[in-house]
Amino acid sequence: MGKYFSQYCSFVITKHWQLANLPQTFQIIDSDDQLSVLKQVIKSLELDDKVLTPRQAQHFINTRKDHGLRAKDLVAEEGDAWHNRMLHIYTAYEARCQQTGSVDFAELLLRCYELWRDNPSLLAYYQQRFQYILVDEFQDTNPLQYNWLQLLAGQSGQLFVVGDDDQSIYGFRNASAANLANFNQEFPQVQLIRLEQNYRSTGTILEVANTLIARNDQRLGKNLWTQASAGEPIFLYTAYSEMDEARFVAEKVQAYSGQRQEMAILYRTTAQSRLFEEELLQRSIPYRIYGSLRFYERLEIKDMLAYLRLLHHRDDDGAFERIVNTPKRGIGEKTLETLRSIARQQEISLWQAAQHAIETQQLKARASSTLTVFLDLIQQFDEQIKALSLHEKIKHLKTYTGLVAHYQKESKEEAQRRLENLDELINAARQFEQRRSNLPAATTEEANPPIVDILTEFLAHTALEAGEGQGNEWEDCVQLMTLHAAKGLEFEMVFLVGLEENLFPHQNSLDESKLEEERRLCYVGITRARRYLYLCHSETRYRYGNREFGTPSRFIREMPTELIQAVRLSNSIVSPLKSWMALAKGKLHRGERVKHKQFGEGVVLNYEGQGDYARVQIKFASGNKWLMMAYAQLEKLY
DNA sequence: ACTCGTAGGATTTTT
DNA sequence: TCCTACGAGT
Repeated sequence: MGKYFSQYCSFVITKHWQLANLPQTFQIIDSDDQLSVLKQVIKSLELDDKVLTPRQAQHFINTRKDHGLRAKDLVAEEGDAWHNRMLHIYTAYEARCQQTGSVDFAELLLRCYELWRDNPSLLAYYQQRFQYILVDEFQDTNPLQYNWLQLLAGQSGQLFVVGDDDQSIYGFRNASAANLANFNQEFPQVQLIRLEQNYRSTGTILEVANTLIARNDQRLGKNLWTQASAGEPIFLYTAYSEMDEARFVAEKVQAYSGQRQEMAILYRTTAQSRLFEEELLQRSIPYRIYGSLRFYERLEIKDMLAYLRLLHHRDDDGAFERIVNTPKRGIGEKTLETLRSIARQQEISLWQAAQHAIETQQLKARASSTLTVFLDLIQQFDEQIKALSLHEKIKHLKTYTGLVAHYQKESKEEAQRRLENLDELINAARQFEQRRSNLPAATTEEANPPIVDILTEFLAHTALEAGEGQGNEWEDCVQLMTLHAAKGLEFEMVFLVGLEENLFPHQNSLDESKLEEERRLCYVGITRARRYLYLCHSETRYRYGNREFGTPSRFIREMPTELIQAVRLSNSIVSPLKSWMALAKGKLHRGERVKHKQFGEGVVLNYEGQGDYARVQIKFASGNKWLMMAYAQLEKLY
């Protein structure tokens, strides 16, 4: 998995930082940080960030890096101004990162690759250290990782890779299943072992998966089979709304008599998790959610880490920018701009620029004094926490930075969550320290090297880990996660939700090449299930502030119908309701109270359009509890 | 320097 | 609906 590549490369270049041409204090930046660096770079080049968006630049750069290409390896293309300007940005970005000692995710790999490539004796050392190499999920490697492995394996290295081209779902990160095909040709004496017998799922689930994935053109080709019986049919639920979808799933979860952690709710986008969370919470069903917002990417965590970083290393400009005015201290954009320009001119860090600006009185009195307060504050903290352990440092900063009060300004509830997260960070730090000190003192020189202090290690850890070790209480919890996070896992019962056009397949992935990856994603989802598979989609969904009518995902249509059993509320309920709405359409105005003999009182929430082309949305209540929402597109009734 | 209002956009998946 | 960028007012 990609994670281990990054972790190991981080380890290697930390150890050989001089050879890798990095400052010892280099810092790993995540995609958000990378984006803000690019924003600044584009601005400093005085380019139009509407035509050359930071996002495009990020994509441009990461794609090249994942192919092992630096800016100097690329050539300007005549007539392609956009490309050439991107190249310009790439060059400036590399210089900027080098100057600030920032290393993005792709850079970790690239540095390590170049380090080995350019230092044969070092490479030889690592080659003899790893005589046998096993790579799992090989279809998720990108070209750079492939070359990295080739380098490490060398001529005599024993390399064993496992992969499934039908589960290649990281194309957006430049992973390529072609690596799997190339492997056969580029390594001498490859022995290929095909695994087509499946020991996990029922025959029905496999048949559905096989039929679906057969639609893809770009395949090495295989057909899974099993000795197991056909098992249950696949169930399909058509919900009225996303709330109804969540309700349905929660009821099934509640009714299940087996272990709860054997159930998983899988969705395409993280945003979909919220409704399921709410529904499960209401019913007091324990659940565990994987990486909703990654722990270490949360604002409060990043703020706190920025304090730690700046305290550790005054020249960390990213950290400086982040906290210089968080909480608000009256240091504004203008002051900062002055500092940035001084820093750029004299090739010094923002911290040094600040000191310099104050000494040489280049700032207005007010800016100068607020800035002095900040510099002194950091120095004070430095004194105060010097002797403390890592988690005590964070605790100290939590109380004295004023971050707490700062968060409380937005909203009480938000602040509460942020505080809890900060406590969680303290916990994580404590655990990290314990694990660190529990390591056997003298194993190999690699396992436990005193190369860097614990803080640096912890910071690298926070940059590379999602922070999933938190909250160990996941026994007996329903598992909620994105389809991407589900790869490699299996469950007795799987709910595949939000199977609607423009959501899954996602609206940004509708062209043919991307569509195949979406289909593989669906294939991954299906094959997570051992026995029970529920497919869910909703007729309507709230999007951008409107309720929109959607169509079922093409992937549902691409599965064999005879294996799918619809479990939608029976037609005996649905049709009378729809015809009633059609009859009542003249009277259905927004806000109107209505009465239905079966569903009782309701209220018309929405009425769009006119006459037969109207879309109506009614909310029915039974007693004081909302029973269901009904939607109808009246034109469909005729 | 900060706060508040309005307009416009919507970019999904992860190390 | 919710986020962001930008401008006016304090």
